[in-house]
Amino acid sequence: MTGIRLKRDFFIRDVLDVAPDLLGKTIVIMSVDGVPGRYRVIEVEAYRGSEDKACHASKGRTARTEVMYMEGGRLYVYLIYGMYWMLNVVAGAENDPQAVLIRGVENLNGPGKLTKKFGIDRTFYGEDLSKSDRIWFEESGFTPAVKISERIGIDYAGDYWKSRPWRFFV
DNA sequence: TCAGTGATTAGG
DNA sequence: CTAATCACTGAG
Repeated sequence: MTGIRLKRDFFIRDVLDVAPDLLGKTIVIMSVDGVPGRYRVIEVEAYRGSEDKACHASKGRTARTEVMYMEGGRLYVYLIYGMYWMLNVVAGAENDPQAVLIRGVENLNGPGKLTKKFGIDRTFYGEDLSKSDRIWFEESGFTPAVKISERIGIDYAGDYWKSRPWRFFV
């Protein structure tokens, strides 16, 4: 079941709109032998701008966060704990650093586990989702009920930012 | 509860 | 250059 690729405009909106809208969408990833894998997104988190203490861009513009300052529709990929690649989608307008962390897809929960399964690594940093031939998102025709909670794993960000209801899941 | 593992960042 | 930190995971 294939769908229409999400266009750049989908991602050039506030991350608090993009993140929940990604739930139920299909992520398509090419394997090394050219066979596309298709997975339904079921869990995401929003990281919103330089004021958000949990957002990597809160410490300012660095080499790592550079892609978040670009127009929405690209991937922000980074390594955490020396072992796990995190897959994020840049959202929002240029110079407004926002991103959506993909935390889970159907039958595969955990942001580190899905990137291992997908083969995501540093070479995906900055990948353009509107043009890439190895990863993109598609419409699915499925609109799930959205559940909401606080974000996970950001104790360092302080009570206010830790308590923002910016985790969205099915 | 806690160690693994290495890129990234701030600071000297 | 050093040292601290980390949007996680799996073992015990």
